[in-house]
Amino acid sequence: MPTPQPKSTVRRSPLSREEVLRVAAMLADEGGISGLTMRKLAEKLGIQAMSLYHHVAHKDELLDAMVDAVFSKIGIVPDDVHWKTAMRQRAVATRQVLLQHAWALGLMESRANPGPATLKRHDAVIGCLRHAGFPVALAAHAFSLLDSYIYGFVLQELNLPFQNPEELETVSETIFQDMPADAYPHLMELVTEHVLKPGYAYADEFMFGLDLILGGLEQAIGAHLQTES
Amino acid sequence: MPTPQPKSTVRRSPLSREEVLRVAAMLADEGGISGLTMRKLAEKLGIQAMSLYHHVAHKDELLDAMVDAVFSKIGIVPDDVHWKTAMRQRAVATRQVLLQHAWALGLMESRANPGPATLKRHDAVIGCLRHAGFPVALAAHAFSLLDSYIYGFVLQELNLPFQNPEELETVSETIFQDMPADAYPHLMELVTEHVLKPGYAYADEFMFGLDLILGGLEQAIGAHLQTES
DNA sequence: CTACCTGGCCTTACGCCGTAAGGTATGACT
DNA sequence: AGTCATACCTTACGGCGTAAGGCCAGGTAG
Repeated sequence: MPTPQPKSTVRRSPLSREEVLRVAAMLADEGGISGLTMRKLAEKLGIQAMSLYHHVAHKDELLDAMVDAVFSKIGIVPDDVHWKTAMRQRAVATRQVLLQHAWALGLMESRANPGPATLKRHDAVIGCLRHAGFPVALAAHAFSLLDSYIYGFVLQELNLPFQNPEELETVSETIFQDMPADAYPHLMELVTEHVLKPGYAYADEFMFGLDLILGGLEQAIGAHLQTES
Repeated sequence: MPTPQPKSTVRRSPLSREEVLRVAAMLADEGGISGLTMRKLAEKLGIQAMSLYHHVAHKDELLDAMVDAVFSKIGIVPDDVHWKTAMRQRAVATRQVLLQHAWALGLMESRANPGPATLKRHDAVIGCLRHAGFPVALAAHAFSLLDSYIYGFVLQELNLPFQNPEELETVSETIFQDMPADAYPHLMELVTEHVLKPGYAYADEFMFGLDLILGGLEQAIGAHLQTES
């Protein structure tokens, strides 16, 4: 029979909600979102699972807070630069943060309670566009379009079955080997003649799309300003 | 003591893997991806949970197959139309199917084994672009850009905390009520002066972005053809 | 000084989950 | 008649989120 533990007379400084969130994000970074369980989180914090419920109401609240924490990491773009520059910077920063915390994008779906940091970021983006002369409707369009692109790109990037050229090679071999050889001719061409070429990095595609979108928005606002004068 | 069940002498026609997939998608449509458990699926099929493992190796394989089944529902676009038309049609169809099965997008992330239907769709898209004169690199860009936009847009659409104007109103009230009133001025402006206006539907934003992207691609390929001649 | 309250933690227990291991009845093929 | 594969079932295990309730130190009030 194990002696019933002297109840740990040591009274460490009490946990803060922030600390819980920090460690939760760490755990999710390491083992994916499914690796984040209340029990493991508690263990990492040196407490029992149920004690976590003194800091968060339930796991969903924890997840909501984690998403918002990610948004708060995106950072603020100075508002004295051209809107294109600001949007580009913000897009790059957003992508980077979302890649850093691969679980965040998955959480965003299914989670419908934007936190303060999320709302603040949205407000800053819209404000930047409005100050640049975008009418409300066009600002809404631009906002939706840019975010859609960023999220979608990261989604695909996270979904890639490889992280580096060697992996890609083995994966594409695996896919293409046991097939009618010409089952996906165009896909095959694209992979062998473009993706597998040295120097290729999927990440580079991001800038192409981003600049195409920003260019399109520039034309749109140009057209708007013309009709106004 | 319950009599041990007469072992159900009725021998219904054996289940097919397709039937399992069909019912699994139904369950996920109804109760979200978390509502799809092996036990509930088995129950709906009239069998025991473990019997499912004669049709799929494990749950992950089931999920992979479900994603591929969704892609197979997207349909093929006739290849005798202009690439812009084809891309637009395919984008619309993709969005529609992904909205219909809200769980699919969430599954795509974290799942790294594209199935045959997925590969076939990719091949068709790239083929369409190549036939329209896109060089390989530009086709890759366009492919990535379009899919990113579609997926990202649907992601945001699914993430919206409302499904109709009334819900939107209550939600925005909830968010804006207990706040410094001017915490998110631009967001507030956009909501009250644009989103809450009668006739607004977030879905309409989709076409704006799609056409902007298609226009940008058209310019890009125009520039390419010019340098070639 | 004592009594009480409260915040922060722990214990136990419940009903879920995916699935490993192994059993059984049916029908087809030799 | 014997063998085998197929399609199903039974039991059990460890892990999950969390409801319910207990315990103990420190602060506050009488």
